[in-house]
Amino acid sequence: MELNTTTKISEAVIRRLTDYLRCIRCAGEAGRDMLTSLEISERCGLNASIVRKDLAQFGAYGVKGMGYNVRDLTRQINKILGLDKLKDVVLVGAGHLGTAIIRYPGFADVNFNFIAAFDTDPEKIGKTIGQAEVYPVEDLKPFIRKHGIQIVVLTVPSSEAQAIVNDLDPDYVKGVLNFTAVVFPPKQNNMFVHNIDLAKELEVISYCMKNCLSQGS
Amino acid sequence: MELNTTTKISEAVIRRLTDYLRCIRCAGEAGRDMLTSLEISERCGLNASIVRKDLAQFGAYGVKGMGYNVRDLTRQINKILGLDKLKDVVLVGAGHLGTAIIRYPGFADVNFNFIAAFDTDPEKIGKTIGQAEVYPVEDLKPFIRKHGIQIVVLTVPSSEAQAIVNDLDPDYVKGVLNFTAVVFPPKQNNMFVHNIDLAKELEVISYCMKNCLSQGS
DNA sequence: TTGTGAAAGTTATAACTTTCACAAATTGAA
DNA sequence: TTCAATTTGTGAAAGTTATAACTTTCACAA
Repeated sequence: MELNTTTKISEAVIRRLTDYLRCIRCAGEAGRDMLTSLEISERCGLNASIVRKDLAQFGAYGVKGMGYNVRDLTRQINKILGLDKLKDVVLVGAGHLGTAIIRYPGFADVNFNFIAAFDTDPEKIGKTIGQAEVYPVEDLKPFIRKHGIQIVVLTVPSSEAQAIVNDLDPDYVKGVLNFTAVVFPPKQNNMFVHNIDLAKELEVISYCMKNCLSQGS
Repeated sequence: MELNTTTKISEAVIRRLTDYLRCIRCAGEAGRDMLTSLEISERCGLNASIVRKDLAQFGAYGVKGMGYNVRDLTRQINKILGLDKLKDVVLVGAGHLGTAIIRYPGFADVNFNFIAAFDTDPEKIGKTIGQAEVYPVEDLKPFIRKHGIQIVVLTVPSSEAQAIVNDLDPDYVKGVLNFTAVVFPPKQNNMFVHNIDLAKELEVISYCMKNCLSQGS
């Protein structure tokens, strides 16, 4: 099949691709070098044909009768998602969560590189977290301009979130990952904002437990 | 409309309810006491009628011509999701991420109470993080049994994840929130496992940026 | 070289979800 | 009390997504 260039890809497909990527990586680390759609589907809690359909949509990456090659498929999905190139990211708010995020191995796995952190606390400024040095938050704007930063991760206290987002320059910043309790609309000043609620999955589990649902990922 | 007891509620609806809850709370803190479906929809990046339909499905919580009462709606959604009762939760792996999660205010907001943490590092044992004391990981199993713990949050190094999950007693533990890079199937020993990938939203942003999509939350 | 089994790729259909459009209900002002 | 302005709740239509069923292709072994 031809590589899909015209059809609109839904966000649900993209989210599943990230799941495939993760479970394929996980299987690869366990020594597997081929995986079938059935296996991927079981690991992700899906139906096998949706896995095949999702992947076939972007090109025929499998080998009939055999399955998908772990190394190749990883490379292909990385390419689809734009994870094949290193991306510089900055973090604002070097507290517990910010520190944990910079150190979270999952970001490096997908080529996100935290090159700097920003905070108001003078105690923290000048220190390094992982590879990232901590700068005063006043330096954020010029830093973004100078380094052409496109993605900002927000882990400041909720009370400060709005002011920082308002001050981001949409000529540079295209995406914001918001870990604060403030809910931003998905498009803000032409930037994509994704609100992340760590409690969300726990809330979903809570509902599942209460209602004894069997359910997917 | 009668309260829904028969129709199957999809997980997508539940996820949206958690979004509503969050944005309603956020509006409430900003001093609002009524919200219309349109306002909620805009904050969440959705269509207004889906908000109405989602809420109406569980009962008529709105007032025609006026909108939804912030306080009442919060209470209703909390009830639907089973967040109206305090739930004890334990954390395994008291590293950076574990510490950040225990301190994350979003969990307390929805009545999740971290009552203990477990770790292998003798340095950490005996200390407290938030309200939670850190115990040796050997004490996990008896602790779960003694306190009837139903939810476990997993923030250990990936290499240890499998062993800990295998050792959880499904007679007590119903839900696992897995922050490690290991991907577990959604049902493991009759426990609900939710795999959380902090990098996932960044991957989605990456794709959106690459393809200049306009998209929802 | 050919036959066989396995699993990808593909199509058609069923199931589900979202949106539209409007009736019903409520408030507040005239 | 009535009227206008709102906004919910909801049935039907449209649109989308997932599933099942089918066809094709590949690798391997005889």
